[in-house]
Amino acid sequence: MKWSQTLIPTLKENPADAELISHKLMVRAGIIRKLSSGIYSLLPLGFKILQKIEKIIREEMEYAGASELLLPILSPSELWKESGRWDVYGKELIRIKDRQNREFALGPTHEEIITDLVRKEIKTYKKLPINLYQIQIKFRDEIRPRFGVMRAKEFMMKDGYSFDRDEANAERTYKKMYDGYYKIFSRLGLKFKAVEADTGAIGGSFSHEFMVLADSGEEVIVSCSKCEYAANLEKASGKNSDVTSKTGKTENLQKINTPNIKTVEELTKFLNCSAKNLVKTIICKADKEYIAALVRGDYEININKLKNILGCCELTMAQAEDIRKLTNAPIGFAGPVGFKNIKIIADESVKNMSNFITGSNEADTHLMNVNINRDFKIDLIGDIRLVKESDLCDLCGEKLVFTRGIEVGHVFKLGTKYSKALNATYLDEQGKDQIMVMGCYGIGVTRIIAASIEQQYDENGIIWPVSIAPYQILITPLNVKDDEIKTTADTIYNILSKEKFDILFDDRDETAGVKLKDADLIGIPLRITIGSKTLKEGKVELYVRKSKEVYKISKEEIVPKIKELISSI
RNA sequence: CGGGGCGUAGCGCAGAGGUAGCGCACUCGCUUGGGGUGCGAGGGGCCGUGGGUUCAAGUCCCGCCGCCCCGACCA
Repeated sequence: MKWSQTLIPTLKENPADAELISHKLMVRAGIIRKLSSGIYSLLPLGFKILQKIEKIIREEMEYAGASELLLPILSPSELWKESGRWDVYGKELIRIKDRQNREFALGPTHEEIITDLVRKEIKTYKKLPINLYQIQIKFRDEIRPRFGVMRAKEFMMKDGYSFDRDEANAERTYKKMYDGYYKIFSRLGLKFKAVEADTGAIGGSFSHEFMVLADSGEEVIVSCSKCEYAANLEKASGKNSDVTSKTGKTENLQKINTPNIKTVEELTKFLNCSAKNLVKTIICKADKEYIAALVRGDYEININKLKNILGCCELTMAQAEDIRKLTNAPIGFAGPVGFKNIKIIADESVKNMSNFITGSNEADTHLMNVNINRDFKIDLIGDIRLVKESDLCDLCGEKLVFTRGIEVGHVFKLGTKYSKALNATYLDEQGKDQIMVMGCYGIGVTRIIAASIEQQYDENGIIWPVSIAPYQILITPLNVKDDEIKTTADTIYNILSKEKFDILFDDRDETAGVKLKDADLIGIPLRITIGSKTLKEGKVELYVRKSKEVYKISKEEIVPKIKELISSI
């Protein structure tokens, strides 16, 4: 492709509305342009990259036994109502009406649609397992789109769905897909980690997220410094490094004055004690019912875990006025003692505490020497806290490490959540109806472009891995008005084209400086620089973007040298 | 949805009641040709939008719209 014939509008200055390095570079390199908040056009360079990523995904999906299809973007509300997600998915679902006033959703994910297809087409165990995927634009009305294509309202996604006879077979499919994902992200040249994750709005029993490791990532990865354990922060659990064990004697309950002291921090300062002596009481609204969640003062509640343990649909922190009504006290003074008709869920960190401090349900006072069972009863104990960096690994007891990542893939064991709701069944050998067991597997294709840049760039621009670079080779004649340079460049372009390399030819009449700056900015892995200096020696330069190595070679040496370099970088 | 910031040429910005500017980009001419060459001449603005104050409004006041950041929330 000749540069002059395509659209690669490079920019000297950073866009004012970009924060993240990948976002800035994608705009500057002419890869994307914004149409509206969270809505982007992929320019030719961006589209080339997308296609390279898709090609790798397709190859590995076929290898893992999945077949590609294409499902509609518009999905009728009836299916979503059947699965129950029309209400549960919430405002993220973009809903529209046609002229008949029928309601549709713009597909944010396709469990309903694929399950509907499969239940209609597959009736027998003989046709199972089946594994289907598509690569398609998805729509999600994100609360706050940000960081360019990293979190957009519209993005390219690969979504796959598997249907098996039973758990054991589904488990095997899950493993196959998990391994396939490993191969995909490795081939994409990414440094990544698979972590255990919460299943969120998709649902199911178990999931892994594939995280690209980057400090700018939105996700927090909790991993063990010694063993294989790794999970995202929402899912992660750990042991307290300093278990508060029961002291022998239980002291008498005592009410103390704590004027205007509402936070744990203020209280520890005021009483000159550790947060580990306090128990925080958080009032939440679980669907329609109010509950109280207890956690040791130095921990935070993990809403996701609490939601899972309660098995409710929606869980939010209670509003100030509701808290006042329920506890007769303003925010900051709630406590479990004297609660009636409110379920109390306690974190494990509270279980063995004694003589601790809580709110008193009365303004400006707290209770000291509170004890479980004597002063209040716990309805449910579980892990409902966010892990801290000082916690220890649940599996091996070693230290946990917190790092950051960008989620680029997510695989779920769905179980029968959708097949049951939509009644996707098959007949087994005995002629008995059985429910299919599902899995689903997503990859954020557009997001991978940004994630790759976050992992590899320098002060001059992007550095693409060969596998996803829009072009493998950039040919840069430094002066197109010089006949010798021009004809040499043309010859080399022809030679390399015959070898089926993917080439961008910078035929623009720009000065050398402009071309070299642009070359670094768009980050093509190999560059052939043709200028009068080296041409005098009968040679051209082969430049490696990543290592900055330069090879002076003759025309004849180009093809073998490029082949050697491409396989090594 | 709450808090904060910003909307002036394609991009990045200045201008704070009295003739709309700068740098880059763009067009033309010359020049230069190994890291954003230099000189000259040009084109391009409903100053986001609607209303108000004023003799006079990018500039002051009010509404709306858009964009960005933080938070709640989420692949």
